[in-house]
Amino acid sequence: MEEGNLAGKKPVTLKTIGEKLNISATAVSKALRGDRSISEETTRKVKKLVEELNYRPNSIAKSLRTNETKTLGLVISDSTLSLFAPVIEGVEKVASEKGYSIILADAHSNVEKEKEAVRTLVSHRIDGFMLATSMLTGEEHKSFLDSFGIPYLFLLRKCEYESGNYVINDNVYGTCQMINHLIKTNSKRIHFINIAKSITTAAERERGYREALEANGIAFDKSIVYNVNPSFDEGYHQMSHILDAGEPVETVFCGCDMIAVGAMNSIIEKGYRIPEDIRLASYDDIEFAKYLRVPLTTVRQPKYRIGELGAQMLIEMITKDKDLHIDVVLKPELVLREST
Amino acid sequence: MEEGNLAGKKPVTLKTIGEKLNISATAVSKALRGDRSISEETTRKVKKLVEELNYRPNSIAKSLRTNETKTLGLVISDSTLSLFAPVIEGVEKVASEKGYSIILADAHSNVEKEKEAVRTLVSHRIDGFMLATSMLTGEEHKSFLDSFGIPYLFLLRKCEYESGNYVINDNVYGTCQMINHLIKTNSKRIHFINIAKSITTAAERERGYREALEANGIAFDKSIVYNVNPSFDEGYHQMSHILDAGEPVETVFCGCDMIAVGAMNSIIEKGYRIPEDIRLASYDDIEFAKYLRVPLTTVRQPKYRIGELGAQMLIEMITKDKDLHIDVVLKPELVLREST
DNA sequence: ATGAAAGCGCTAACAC
DNA sequence: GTGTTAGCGCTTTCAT
Repeated sequence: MEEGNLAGKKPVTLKTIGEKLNISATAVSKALRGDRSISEETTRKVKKLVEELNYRPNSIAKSLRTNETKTLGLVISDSTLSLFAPVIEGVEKVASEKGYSIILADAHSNVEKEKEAVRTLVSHRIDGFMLATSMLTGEEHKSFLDSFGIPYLFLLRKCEYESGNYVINDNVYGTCQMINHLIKTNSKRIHFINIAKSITTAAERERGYREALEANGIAFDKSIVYNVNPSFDEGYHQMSHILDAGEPVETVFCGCDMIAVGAMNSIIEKGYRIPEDIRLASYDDIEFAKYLRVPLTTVRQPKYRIGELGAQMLIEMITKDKDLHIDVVLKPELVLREST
Repeated sequence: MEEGNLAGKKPVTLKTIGEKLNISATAVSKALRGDRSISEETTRKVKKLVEELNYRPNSIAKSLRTNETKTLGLVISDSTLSLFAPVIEGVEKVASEKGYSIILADAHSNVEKEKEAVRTLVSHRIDGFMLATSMLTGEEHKSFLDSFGIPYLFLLRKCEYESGNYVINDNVYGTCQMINHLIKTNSKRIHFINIAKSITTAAERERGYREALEANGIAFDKSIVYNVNPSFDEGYHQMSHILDAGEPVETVFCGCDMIAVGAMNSIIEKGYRIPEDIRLASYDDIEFAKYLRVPLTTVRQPKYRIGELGAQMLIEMITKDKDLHIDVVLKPELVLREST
């Protein structure tokens, strides 16, 4: 038996240890936590027995007593796990370093399921939670989220009210930089297949797009801006519609990489070359953007960093100041590849 | 206030509810769990108040009492999240349907960290756990894993001892099918860039490779079989070495998609065409295999299904029979794309 | 049909 | 230095 309590045997508790040593469970508890009021002698004996019996503290009991579980909830929306994966890694890294575990819940891109996910997390008495690309960013959900009296923050997507906490990248800046770059490199007319308007990010990216056009004296043309769900299929179909309409297409900027992958396939299928005939760029820089048929020019969201900072800020809120206002906006970076 | 206990206010418990209704906490508890010994009248009143006060049961307290937490541990190895993502989704789906939550732990591709991850999960008193592409598949770790007296199983990767539980795909069959297909379509000499030997999967895939060669009367040539870590970089470098050596390369089969992506880039960089000059195939079918520079022919592991079945089997072990022996081997499927 | 009491394993407050 | 008591919120007996 290497460690732990063997199946079937009754678990080792503080009391078990105390009985064997003829001291109280309290003393054992104190000894284990290094309380100086316990003699060195006793502490030594306790630690030895703990080792021998492979005692593992019952964190459930501890949590009930101390009212903290050392767990963080992470709600994700399943649409694009390729976007979440690095965020999860970043969260997990910081959390585990600070002694927290992650309980994962999937919202399945559905408001009701997301609320249910939060309720489930709360019933597990997580110390705080994070919402990645949440659908609950609107003011109307604020009271729901606040009602639990637990710190929380948004990752990747901003909430719509002033007082909310979030860790995001600067979508206006990133888009503006990219559009600016495209214009400087000879794109005059840029089709924009943006993500759906229901997502707060969409408005920010549109703003960046408009600002860049304006700065370069190009008129905004509503008729070449589209909004679709962030999926391969919708990107593919929207691009096909545009191409089928027969109007000249010079440059396409997509609101996220998954849309761009769909658009890319449509463009290639119809016999156009990228970037010779049509230049293509987008946003996110998911892992495989560089491995696509044509490596994709895109704006890199610091996903891993967002995860790290999110966990760090949340733990800050939990341990230091519940009312901390988190408003972290990271600068994204242009990644120029062959698609432009 | 929409629901939950407001920040600052003291939490609503069974006792709170009981006091308002002038009944005992016990009665409230029973009413909530639909115990027939409580009158309809009372049950109705309890439910109404629960709604009003937004009572949420404290699952920590419940767990302490009942000795079950309704949580499942999932240990992943961070090497290729693109491989895990669908597995996690499958696990989460089944788990949440059955009322379980997932605690995630990352082993960071490191044996000691993986053991530490398991210990952390156990200290949270998870009801069972899963190890995805674990490094603890060897006999020497069995007693460690068994010592906690908690059901567990392996996902994606098999343990090396008879009595262990796992949900995997048939690597011998999958590889054999693919190699067989390649041979039938005119490949006679197939370079094999397999994953590292330390991974149990490697041996299975090599066996499939050898069986297919043998069945087709082709001699096994040790000199064109390589073992590298499953990463882009190692695939890229191994392929470059082979190409630089100047020997003729006709067909390359990689032990996993990430290696193939690296190999693909090397092949293209050196000016060869896929599949005209070199045919390329591999194993896994990660999400972006179909979006690569050259869409990849590969063996599809049923990743989502493995997650679903894993969670289902584990819950079975937890609720029905601790000693259930799980030995699920799913048949993979060939996916033929442009790289061959 | 309802309640009182005990206890899950732990920690905190306060004795001695 | 160490022990006693109490209680976190819940469920489970066993009375009534």
